[in-house]
Order: sequence, then structure tokens, then C-alpha cells
Amino acid sequence: MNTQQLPGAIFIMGPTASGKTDLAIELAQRFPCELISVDSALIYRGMDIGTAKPSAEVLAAFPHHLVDIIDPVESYSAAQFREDALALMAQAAAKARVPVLVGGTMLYYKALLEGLATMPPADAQVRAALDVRATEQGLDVLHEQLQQVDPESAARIHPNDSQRIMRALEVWLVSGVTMTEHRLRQKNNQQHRAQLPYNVAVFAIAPQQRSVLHQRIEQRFQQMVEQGFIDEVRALQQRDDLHAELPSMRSVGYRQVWDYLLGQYAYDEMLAKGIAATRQLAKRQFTWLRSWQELTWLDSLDDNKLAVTLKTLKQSSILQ
RNA sequence: GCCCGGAUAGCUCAGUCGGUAGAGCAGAGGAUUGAAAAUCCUCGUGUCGGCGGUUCGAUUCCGUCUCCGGGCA
Repeated sequence: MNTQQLPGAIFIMGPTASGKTDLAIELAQRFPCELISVDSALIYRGMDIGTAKPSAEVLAAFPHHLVDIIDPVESYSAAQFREDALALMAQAAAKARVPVLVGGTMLYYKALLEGLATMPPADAQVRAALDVRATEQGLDVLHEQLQQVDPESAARIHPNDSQRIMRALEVWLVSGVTMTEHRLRQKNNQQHRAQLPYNVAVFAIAPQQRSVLHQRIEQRFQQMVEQGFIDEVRALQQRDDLHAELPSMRSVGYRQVWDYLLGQYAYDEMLAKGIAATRQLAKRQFTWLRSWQELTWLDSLDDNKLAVTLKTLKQSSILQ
């Protein structure tokens, strides 16, 4: 199949604080498109400052899908994202608008592009039980059990990787089928299934110098604090249904401010830890980006990046 | 001015009964299938403050100087 007959789609990836949103908006000003956020933190309502969510004004002028879609007590997933994004992309294409996926949650892009095995979703009760066992018996016992039921997953997953050990056990407990088997079935089906039915242009935007990104991250964190980030977290903490273990409250910055408000460390320490956590996030995002095939790199500081982007889009026939 | 502590990795500090040193944090690289802003793995040579002395050998002991704490005047 000739990809150029397919509807176009644009991915704008990049580490945090690289200017992804600005580029997306410049595109939205120039041709009909639908902005779809690819961000595991922007989904939460009431988490605005610390997630660097575009302002209400910007969102009103340039609506983003998948922003403010759930409450911080709830959780989302790569699988839900895939489903939501596919539906939104189809809607956009039906209106002859180009879907522009913008954000830094790289697993979401991967799930969208490559699909996921058909495995059971998270099961709160099973997870809670596994948590108790991990605390009482130790992670080793869980890893040993995984070794018994699914040796291939056990070999792949490090004995310290609590989250993956528990997920692999959860999949087996809930479905009665090992994760290895689920993934095998996916692999065998994949050949018969269509790829993502879009002609996709992938961009990665970042400053060329890591030190520049680090400066931007530090500045932005300071700004967040000046704009009332602490109060935002305090309000979340005052709700009696939120706690530090929730995915939402584990987000970069929120976790550090949460602990600071509990008196676990001093103000300066909180700042330093919040900034460091953001730098570490950016580093992990770079690891994903480097391993990505076929992407066009844009320098955040390059004044011509919009022109480069438009040229690339024309070359790949996404724009006339 | 005198007395007592300090001075070791980017930061906080441990240590070497004399054989040139190691943790945490930061940083770098990697992994990543329903929590992913999550979770996890790997990576540690630095005039051991300067100069001199003792010694086969000093970051370690001695002297002296500098700087930083604290105390006494």
C-alpha cells in the first residue's frame, strides 16, 4: 500500500520544556488540523501549573484533545490512549483535518504505532493483594513465583523492578495466560493486521545542547512555583481521596511538592529535587527519541524550524 | 590575638592503626506492552587545601601557611 494515499498525520515529540506546544500551535494557525495531546500528565483536571499545561486562553483558541479528561484519583493507560487517539484521528481525517499528535509520553506513541497485546487491564484488587505480598514476603518471592509461571518474563524483568513483576503476575492471575503467551499471540496476529493507517511525519524537537535544556527546565520550575504551584498541590493534598501513591501524585514536581508540604524537606531542597526530577524525565525521553527510527530533528532554538517542518510535510505529501 | 573543630568526587560526607580512597545525592548511558512525568539496570582518578619535614613510601604522622566554622579575649 502506498502510504501517500493515506491521510496525513503529524507527531511532535520531544523532551519536556522543548517547545512542542508552540510548534503545534504554529501549525494549527496555518492549516486545518486537530491537536491531540500525548501526555500522561495533561490528562488530569486541576493539575495545571505543575504540568505546564497550556493556559485556558491558549486551549480555548487552539483546543487540544486528551487534556483535562480525568480526575487525579483516576488513572489512565497506554491502552486507553491508543483507543482514544485512534478514534480522534479517524474523526479528524473524516473532516479532512490533519491530526497533530503532540507530547512527550513516548510509550503512548509506541502503543499507537505498534499496538499492544490483548491483555487484561489493571485490576485494583489484584494489585492491592500483590502489594501486600511484596511488603510481607518481599519482592524476591514474587519474582520467584513469576519464574515458576512465566520464566521468560522473569528472565526479562529485573528482580528489583517491582512494577513489572507485579504487572506480569497480574496478567497471569487475571487472565490465566502468561504475559509471554499474550505477546506471542500479538506477534502472530500483527502480520494480518493493518499498520497505523496514516502517512505519518515524525518530528522531535529539543535544544541541541543539553545544558540549554537544563537551564530552561530550571527556569520553568522556578516560574511554576512563582505562579502558585505550591498552592495547587496544597489544594490537591487537602482532598481526602488523593494520596501520594496515585499515578497523578507521582508526577514530576507534584511528588516533591507533596513531600515538602508534609515537612519532609526544606524549600530549597524541594526546588532542587523538583528540578532534578524534571531533568531526569527529559533524559529518559531522550533515550526513547534516540532509539526512534525515522524522525526529523528540530532545534528548539532554530528560528527556521517552522520552515523546516513545513518543507518536510510537503515532501511527504501531507501538505500540498 | 589565642584555643578548638573542619578542609577528600559537581554537592553532603565516610575512610585510610602510613602502601595514592568510597557512599548517598547530582550527572551520563540504557531498558521500556493497560501506573510510563511510572518502574528498573549500568557507570566513581579525585593536585584527599598549599608548602616543607619524618619515612623505602604521606591523603593519613609532625611543622607551618591559607581559608571556613565555633569559642575565648
